[in-house]
Amino acid sequence: MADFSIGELAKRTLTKVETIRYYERIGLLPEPARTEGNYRSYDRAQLGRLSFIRRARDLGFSIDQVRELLDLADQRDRSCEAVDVIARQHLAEVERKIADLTALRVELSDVLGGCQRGTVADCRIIETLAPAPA
Amino acid sequence: MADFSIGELAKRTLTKVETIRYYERIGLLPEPARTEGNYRSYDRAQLGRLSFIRRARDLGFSIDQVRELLDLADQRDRSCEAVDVIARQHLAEVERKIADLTALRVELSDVLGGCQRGTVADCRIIETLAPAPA
DNA sequence: CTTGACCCTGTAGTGACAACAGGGTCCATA
DNA sequence: TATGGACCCTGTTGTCACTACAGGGTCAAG
Repeated sequence: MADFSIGELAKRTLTKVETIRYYERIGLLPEPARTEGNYRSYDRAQLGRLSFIRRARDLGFSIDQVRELLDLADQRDRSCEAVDVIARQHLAEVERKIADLTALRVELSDVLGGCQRGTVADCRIIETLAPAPA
Repeated sequence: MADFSIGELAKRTLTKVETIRYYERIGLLPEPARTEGNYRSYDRAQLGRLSFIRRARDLGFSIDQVRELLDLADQRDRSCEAVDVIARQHLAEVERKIADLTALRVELSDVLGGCQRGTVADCRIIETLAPAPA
């Protein structure tokens, strides 16, 4: 049912082949099936899992955080309180990041607007994310 | 005018002292003034700059991307086209990240909702970010 | 049956910090 | 005034998350 090689998987997820093997070594991806010639063989599930990992990493989550998020999906047999605590923490972080990115988007739009009008926009990019959360 | 030490700056930006010195070494932060005893002395501008750097890093931007964003704020004398191209690219990336995080937020909310009702939610966390952008 | 693209298992190098080591500064208190 | 603890200085080394070889095996095409 449409299995594919590590190179194929790498291409589809915009990931380096070495990175996929690295994720396998640290246990983030399960050991895949092997072909007769000892080549790794992946399926759709692995593709989904790796896509998720890569995009979560791109969003600034650490490997350990990605592991937790994957566990939320994998181990649904865990205690409800544990799931709740972890999901709640990640939700708070996600919402904070959305807020920061939204502010940054406004500033980038302003820069573009100023540029299109041929004027020098009063650039407040730094101020956007500047005030320390403390 | 309320200058402060590296330790103070570290506390206010939730950054390690060593990280601040590292940013100075690679030219992301300008060399600060020094006190009589050769201690680094920072002001509000540096505080803002460092806060921006830390939060941009947390949002998954690389050091080089942060450098570009800072340049958008610093070098407003650059050509309009260059600014436009760079700002446009970052805007696209920011919007993509917001979309991903928004999808993730929905899934985390669902996990919490299911948990509160004491049932096991049909967890689609992975599927949320799964389909390869290809 | 060879050649080039791909795969394998190592090990070593890089980017972005984090953690010492060995020493100097500062200042509140004895 | 001196001394102890908190903080600072400049190195150098360690860690995390990849990334890039090195040296060799697999495989479909010609």
